[in-house]
Amino acid sequence: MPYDPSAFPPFAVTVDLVVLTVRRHALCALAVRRGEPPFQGRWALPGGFVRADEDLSQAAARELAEETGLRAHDPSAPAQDNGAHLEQLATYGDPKRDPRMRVVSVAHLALAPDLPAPRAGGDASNARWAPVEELLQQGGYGRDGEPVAPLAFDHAQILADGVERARSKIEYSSLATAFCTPEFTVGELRRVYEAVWGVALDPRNFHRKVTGTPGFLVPTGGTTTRQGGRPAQLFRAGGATLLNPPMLRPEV
Amino acid sequence: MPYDPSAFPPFAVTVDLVVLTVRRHALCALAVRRGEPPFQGRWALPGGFVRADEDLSQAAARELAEETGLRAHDPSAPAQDNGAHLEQLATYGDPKRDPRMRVVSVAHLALAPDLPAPRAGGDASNARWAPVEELLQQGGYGRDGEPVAPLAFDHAQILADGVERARSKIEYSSLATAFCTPEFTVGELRRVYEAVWGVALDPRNFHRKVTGTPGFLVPTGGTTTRQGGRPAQLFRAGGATLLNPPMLRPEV
DNA sequence: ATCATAGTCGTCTGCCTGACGATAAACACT
DNA sequence: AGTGTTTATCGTCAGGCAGACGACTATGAT
Repeated sequence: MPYDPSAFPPFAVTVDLVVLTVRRHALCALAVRRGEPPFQGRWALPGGFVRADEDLSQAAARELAEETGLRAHDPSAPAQDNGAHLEQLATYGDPKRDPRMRVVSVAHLALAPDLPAPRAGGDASNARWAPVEELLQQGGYGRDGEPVAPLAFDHAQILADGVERARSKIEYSSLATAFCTPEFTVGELRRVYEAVWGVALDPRNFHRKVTGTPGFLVPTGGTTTRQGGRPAQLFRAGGATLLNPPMLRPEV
Repeated sequence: MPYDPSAFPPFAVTVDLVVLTVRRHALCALAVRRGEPPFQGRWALPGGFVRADEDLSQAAARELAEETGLRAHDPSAPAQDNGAHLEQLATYGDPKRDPRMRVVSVAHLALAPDLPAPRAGGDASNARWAPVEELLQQGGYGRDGEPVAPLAFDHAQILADGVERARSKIEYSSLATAFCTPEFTVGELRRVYEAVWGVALDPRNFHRKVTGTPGFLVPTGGTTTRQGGRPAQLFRAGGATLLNPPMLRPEV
């Protein structure tokens, strides 16, 4: 088949972001309110068009910075620089997923420490951190008793896929540290696992496991008491990215 | 930002396929020879444009059927129907990845049992199964002493990502059975693991592990001697898709 | 002083894995 | 028929790791 510009249909390509964080013991995602049709007024994942000269990961990093102020953590950079972890998630291209035109969306997953209130073009009322459980329940009622509208487009599916990716990836990688501040305690890391998996973990076995895995945690020497109780050692993320043997998610 | 068709650049969207199989104890991928520029005469992954009314997975299944005659195995279908496993891999969108125009390629990964010789539009000389090791070595020499040209476009990267996905996914899922015929022996399954991982596994421990994992293998009652030696029990793939605990890849 | 809270260190038991011996059932020779 | 080769299958044993859980420590609150 020789090259013929008319031989392929034109597509719009966007990036959508699943930005996850842990707030108040719950796994939360960033949602923005749509200002125009379709799905006007409904919550959606942040995202936008890929520009003509942009790589997909660049577009995702740009959108992340615009929505949250976070710099994407370059995977090739040496240490945790308070940037967010960013990785490609999956691509969604159902012909009917956007009623206006043919849009292929390359979803990305970002993991960030707990942040100050989000901003969406400076308008705080149009962006919020919402528990993923709340965003994913269809036709139910939120904490405040108001009916919950499902996310716009196929964003509920995208969010569900992103949450599942995060849940499985913290098993066999050190990615859970991306939810923590640069220095953190074992207890804080345990609460990340508990929030993401939605389970309770034994603090003693968890402590043994993470401190015994080479390269996972590096003690900084300091201690903190910000959780109350006995002061805890502070750690940074070590160089290891793959955990072997992995963390084990308790049976269902 | 109101809807404005001129507000986004048009993209071409393609699907590329990493089709893997195990032949003669080696992990092999399907490669097709390019008939026109760019990269004319070079080997590439099979693929093609997504049509205007097609979903991404439909386009991938169509390309797979066109290149190999394989039907994609519908994940919602109940049993192994000799179709290939097909799943989305990742999306590649570097602005310069195709010198002609802006192309975003949604790569898919297909796993198939050993097949008769491939066909590419009926022309066998333009399609072949090649060991992935051979396709991925840059600037080396193949088995026949001829210099090896790297794959076209960014297809070496895509192939490497697909191989890595397959290698890690057979650890924690029953996906290795997708490389086998509908009925197979424990030894044949073991040779799949050995070819994909490029290691030797202990036959006794492997047998104990796979037969002891609930839902992985279902005995069919028959036996076969096609490998020589003592006749071996035949099995089908069981209903389990996730293996817990996983198969362990030996240390590097 | 006492209590509550959170962190850290140990112990014990059961399960899984890797290493490897032994036996079984076919085929290919001589 | 006997012998060797190949592959399959079962069994044993020691080491390591995970879950359950007891004990002690160091802080702040009352």
